[in-house]
Amino acid sequence: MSRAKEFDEAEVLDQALELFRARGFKHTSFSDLVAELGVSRQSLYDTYGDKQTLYHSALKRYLASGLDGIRRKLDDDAPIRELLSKLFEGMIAGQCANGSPGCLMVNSMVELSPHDADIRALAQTHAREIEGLFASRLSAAQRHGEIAKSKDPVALARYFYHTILGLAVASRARGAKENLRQTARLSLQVLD
Amino acid sequence: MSRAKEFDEAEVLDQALELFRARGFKHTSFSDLVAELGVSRQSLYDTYGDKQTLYHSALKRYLASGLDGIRRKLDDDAPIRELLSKLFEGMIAGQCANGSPGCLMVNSMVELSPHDADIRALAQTHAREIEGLFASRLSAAQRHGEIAKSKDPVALARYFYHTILGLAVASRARGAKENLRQTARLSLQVLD
DNA sequence: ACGAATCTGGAACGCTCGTTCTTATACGCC
DNA sequence: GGCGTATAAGAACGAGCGTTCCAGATTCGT
Repeated sequence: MSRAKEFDEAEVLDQALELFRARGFKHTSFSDLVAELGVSRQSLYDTYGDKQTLYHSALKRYLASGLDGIRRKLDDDAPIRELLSKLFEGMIAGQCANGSPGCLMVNSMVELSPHDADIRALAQTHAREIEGLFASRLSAAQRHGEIAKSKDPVALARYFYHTILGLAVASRARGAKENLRQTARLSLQVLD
Repeated sequence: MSRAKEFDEAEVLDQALELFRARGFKHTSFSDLVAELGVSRQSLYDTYGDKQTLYHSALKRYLASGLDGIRRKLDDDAPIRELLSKLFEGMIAGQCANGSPGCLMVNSMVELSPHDADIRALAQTHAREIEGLFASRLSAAQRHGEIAKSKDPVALARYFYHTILGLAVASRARGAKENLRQTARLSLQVLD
């Protein structure tokens, strides 16, 4: 063996993630990372590879933890409206916490998906996963009679995913929490 | 006087706009503009100023024409659901036309609003204008009995604006028109 | 104690960028 | 004809970027 790392790999990755989320890929220089993460240039390269690889790692981590959060929140027998309401509320509260950096996946879709096939693929997969979680939970709610049989759970799932995208953009550039909450509340009317 | 310009200022501005829309500000270099607009470096600087000014001009032009389009489409006595449905349909068809570059305002909000106060201001203003158009048309529809009196036209207007943001992001990174149409249809249920 | 792996800090490289400058040519009005 | 403004093509500049390399110090396991 040898000398141990003096920083927590995951923790520093999270800090990098926050920088990327707030400023974007192109607007975050490697020197910014070095200056603000408190880790030397060389150590960053040794640990995470180049800037693009670091970004991808951060994004994957972000997606995995976000998806886990959604899965956990949907894994509950409470009424579907209440569940989704809480989910949106949590997202709005969380995204607006640090000056509204928005969602890293949404930011990536807008800034990078035309130039980066990997990110396009991640976006596709992530969208399908979220829609899948929503769809199966919605169709369970449908079986329990909470939603009319005439509704299409897959379409509803996609609709909610699109709603989340809109809220993410609005929170980044505007950030009036109360308005976002109002929109989230209105969006739940598609279940009626 | 002197020699006349050999290119149409507005036309070239529109071409620059499309490049910015497709690739973003940072990912579109001045050399790209020179190469693809068919106008020399010097003429671009003489006519539009520096890159940032050019971008702002393009964005303002985009916003003005977009707002005009919305105003024209809302200025119609047809039922509100039909109007909005056509509006969404037009947006989806238009945005997905050229390989889904999305909406320049949305792209700007995500890429630039944290770094550029002018763009933040444009985004705020534009959002208020669109919401204003929606709100007044919705409240007219409410007076005509098309919408229940219990609804809040301002909240509905904001909701539709947020919906548009979501569709713009989705069209940029995914671009499945049919899914977007389905979501647009569902979003109209808030009026019921 | 040795070697392997890590740390820090900074210099260096090669590239691209936005912008300005240069040179030379084409057009329109007085 | 000449002045003013447009054109084209490209050189030049200064800055910032991502990345690599280097030198020296530190910490660990054997």
